[in-house]
Amino acid sequence: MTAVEPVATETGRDFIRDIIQADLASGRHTGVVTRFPPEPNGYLHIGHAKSICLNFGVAAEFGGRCHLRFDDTNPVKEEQEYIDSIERDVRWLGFDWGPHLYYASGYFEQLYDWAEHLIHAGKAYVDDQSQEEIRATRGTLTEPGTNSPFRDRSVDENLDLFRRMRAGEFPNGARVLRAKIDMASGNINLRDPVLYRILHAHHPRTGNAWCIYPSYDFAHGQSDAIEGITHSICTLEFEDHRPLYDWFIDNLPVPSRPRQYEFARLNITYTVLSKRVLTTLVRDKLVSGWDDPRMPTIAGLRRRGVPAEALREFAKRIGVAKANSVVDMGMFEFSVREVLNRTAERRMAVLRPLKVVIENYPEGQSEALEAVNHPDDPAAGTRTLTFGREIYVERDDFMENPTSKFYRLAVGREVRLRWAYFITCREVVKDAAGEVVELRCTYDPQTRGGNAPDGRKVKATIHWVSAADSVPAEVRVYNHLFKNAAPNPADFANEINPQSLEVLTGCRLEPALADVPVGQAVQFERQGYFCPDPDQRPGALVFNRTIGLRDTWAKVAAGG
RNA sequence: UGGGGGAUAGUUUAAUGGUAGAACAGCGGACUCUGACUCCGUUAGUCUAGGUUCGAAUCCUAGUCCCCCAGCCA
Repeated sequence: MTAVEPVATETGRDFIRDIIQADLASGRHTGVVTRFPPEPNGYLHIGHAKSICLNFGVAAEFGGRCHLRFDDTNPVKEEQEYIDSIERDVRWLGFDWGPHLYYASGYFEQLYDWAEHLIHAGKAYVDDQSQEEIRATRGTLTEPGTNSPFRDRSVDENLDLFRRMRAGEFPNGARVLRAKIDMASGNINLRDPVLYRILHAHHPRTGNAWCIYPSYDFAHGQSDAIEGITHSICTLEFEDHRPLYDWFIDNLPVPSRPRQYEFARLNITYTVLSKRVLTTLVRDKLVSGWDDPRMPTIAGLRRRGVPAEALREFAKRIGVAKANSVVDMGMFEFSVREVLNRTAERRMAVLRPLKVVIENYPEGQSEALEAVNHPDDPAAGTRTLTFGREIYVERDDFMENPTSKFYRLAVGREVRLRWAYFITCREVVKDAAGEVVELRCTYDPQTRGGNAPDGRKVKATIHWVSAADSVPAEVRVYNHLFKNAAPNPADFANEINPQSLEVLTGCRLEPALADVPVGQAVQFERQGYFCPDPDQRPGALVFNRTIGLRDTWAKVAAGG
């Protein structure tokens, strides 16, 4: 077996990896160089994570490298904040570009020279038409466009005008540089595409050095060629840009011959992955920011408590193909639970407390009990819990008129308190409104630690916290940001799920939970995975629910 | 009515002319100091119609349906 073969079995096979393997086998390439090329005009989201895992993953598997390159050719939309967030997010995802951090803007001088090269070759011209005129003469999907009246200017005149464009002699929109290809092409990208436009704008990297900026098409392939990219992987909508990508490579003295390949972008149910929509959600304050835990952004998912490993796991699971698809949100949730179940320590927390008084437990007494931190990982050790006469249990773990399927607490029923004792509910205390406010129970001292010496069983084990020794907290429970499985991006403001954020106050946590670092995942037993939010302060704990545990009881309960 | 792509269980994918396989979801069961995890079982698929071939998801022909493109965005 060669070094490249075992990889496919480990990460799955897809058409991109097949192509690379074939290119290596045929000798077309001796190594692999890919790149992740974000435009710094927003935060990265889970769709980008798919691309990042593909580009960096493929490079690592085949012993190559992956560049991080900012596609910063449009200064009116780009900001340093986005550059910083993108670097942070890619790194957090677990990838390293080493010294290979690049910017399209770093190639502006070279790209400019190549533009003049095209002019000299009679393959580019300065067009004085307005934006409207250019649009009007481009033709339609079924009709060819018509040539610009400026299409046949002399090389000298084009050169003179283009240099004056660069010198700043003209206002925005006055002229553009266009490639001279074919106004009748069935592929609209080939109808004399714009190469440079005048933009008197401050650029985050180049400042005011330039007032003309290359278009995406004129910058991307050439940047790939400069960096020696072998496989330039992008999404499907760029498929019909490929002939133009190749046209530049064919007509310019570029140092290498990259090729573009396209795969289907990620879509997920109950989610919108459109930078335009995400930007608007943030701008209009429909969410608290780019890192709102309900957002599908890397920053949002991180704050929510989703581990980077789960994102990588998910990317691997969904694969890479050319067919448009929508991945079930459940697939993502499974990946998150899979990682968290393995890595998160267990603790107890009562989200909706119901007081329980153990009538036969001596007043003023308490005792220490030992609880294991992770059932499948003895190395995680144990911790001490304090048990006393008054505790809290979950309201949902008590039912006044229990159904036959319900086997938690009810009057006359015995259950196990996790790591503690068996208790039996004797009596219910209600307030004036008839609401249950307290349970009177008795415990069996023989069952200390959670097992009965006589071998009798209970049907349920429930979680609890000590009334005296627990700490208060706020818990934020998140649900889908959008109420429909396939939200309409055109009307997304009305698609937002009003229950996407549920704030629970007055929750009670076991004391150990006060020391969990922000962002660290922990399982609240029987409920889900949570992590402290950066909003929390000493004495004011705030936890985010990353995701609930799989809940088959909810199905049974719903089904009657 | 132009050009470029794509169709395999409910979903995401594999099979590269030789037994259509997996994961998620679903359903049933076992186990359990988490109604979790784990384990076992199970339902369910090649867009259609022809053709080539001993043999077709795969090759050919003709259709059908879906997606993308008319920014001086990327």
